Amino acid sequence: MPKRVDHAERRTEIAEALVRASGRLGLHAVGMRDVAAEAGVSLRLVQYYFESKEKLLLFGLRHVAERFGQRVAARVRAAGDDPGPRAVVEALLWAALPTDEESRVFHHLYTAYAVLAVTDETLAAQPYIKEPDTAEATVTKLLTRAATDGQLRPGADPQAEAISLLAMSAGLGTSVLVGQRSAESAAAVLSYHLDRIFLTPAGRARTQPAQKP
Amino acid sequence: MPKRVDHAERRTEIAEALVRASGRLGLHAVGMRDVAAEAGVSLRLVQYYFESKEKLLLFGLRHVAERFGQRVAARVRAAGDDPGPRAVVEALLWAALPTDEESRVFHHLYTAYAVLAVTDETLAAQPYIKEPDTAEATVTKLLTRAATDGQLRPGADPQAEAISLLAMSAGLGTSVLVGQRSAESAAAVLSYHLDRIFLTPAGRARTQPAQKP
DNA sequence: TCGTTCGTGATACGAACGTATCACGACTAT
DNA sequence: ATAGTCGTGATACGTTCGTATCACGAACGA
Repeated sequence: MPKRVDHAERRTEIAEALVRASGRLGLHAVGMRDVAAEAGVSLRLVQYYFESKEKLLLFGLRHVAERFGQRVAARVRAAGDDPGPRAVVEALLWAALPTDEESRVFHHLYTAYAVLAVTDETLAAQPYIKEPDTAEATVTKLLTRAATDGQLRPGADPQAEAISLLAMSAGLGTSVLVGQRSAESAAAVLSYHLDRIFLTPAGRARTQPAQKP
Repeated sequence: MPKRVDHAERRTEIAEALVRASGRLGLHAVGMRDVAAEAGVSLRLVQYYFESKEKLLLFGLRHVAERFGQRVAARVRAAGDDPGPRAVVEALLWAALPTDEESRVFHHLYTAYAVLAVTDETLAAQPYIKEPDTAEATVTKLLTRAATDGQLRPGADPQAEAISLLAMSAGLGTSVLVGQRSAESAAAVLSYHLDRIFLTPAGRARTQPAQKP
């Protein structure tokens, strides 16, 4: 049973080529040949490692979601050893905003996938569309901890605030993506809101002061 | 110069066929032939009234945006003769949520257009992508009025709150669209937030009581 | 060593798409 | 009345897409 190349690695390389090509052309316009050219391989190879385009897209979605999860986790870790809940939430929300090329592409592809999922039940059945649920649980837990520590404004509902923050982040991210708003102003809006939720405005590490949107 | 049919009306009919077909198949999958079949006309007719597919899409985007603006305005008017700012804001946000088929299709198409606009500069140049600016100005004005009337919580920034509410509405709308959240829970989150902004929780007309998300 | 399977390239195929062409009936202006 | 243009249908064209086919070198197990 000869096996000369690492399939998983090849698939990852091709999936990243898909991500790059999609970021450039748009997911709707990217074809198997574009992916092959971007990856520097032949069309046949893309077919070989992914039997159909649909499977390539599915794998690509999973890959993007995974990479983004790692990105957010890394940013949260970089926030410090044991930062306050606010710093963690802030790091999480900041990482999700389309500030650089990587997060821009992520937002772009994720939104494109979401649009496809509305009419494609195979995509809608993928668990990665529901990944926001994970983020929601994480933020809810952080806010709950902050509440028991007395760092939240009285009357604030951790779960409702978590949902609100993430929905805001998604909405702001889209508006940044289409060039309607700058990433800085989006961050300022989020900062404003965190100030309204947390009692302790301190705790943000290496963050430019909030400016008016 | 014989002129037998109303061009504008025909174009509108075809554009609405585009909207219906796109809502069913997804904007990425709809073709000229689908639009023609949906409108009950021949392919040639679609070509005749819109020289190219791109122009059809552009017109369709404008049409959708216009129809949605009318919808929101109608809902706001239906809120009463002179309701408080909160009732108007609430009517506006409620109308924007994908609660029924019409608003679902609107959200779907608008998001699809936004995704296309990321890579298509012709679409990005369309002013309808920036229509949220109009909504932002409207809500900001309403909140400013509420603030001067003493109906806002102290320290609330009308513009920041307006941006937040609309971003939340967009983000929640997307999650409702992909089936991650129910429209009712999205509305509950918005209600929660309005309660945190306004001092007077009254003023909502014909609204089911807010329930936990 | 030798046969089998893996990895890869070149190329072909059928479908669908957007667009273009041709023809013809209908209606209005003169 | 008649000429010219508008509205409409049928059909064809060229491209591009995803997928399939065929062939061949290379590497491992026996």
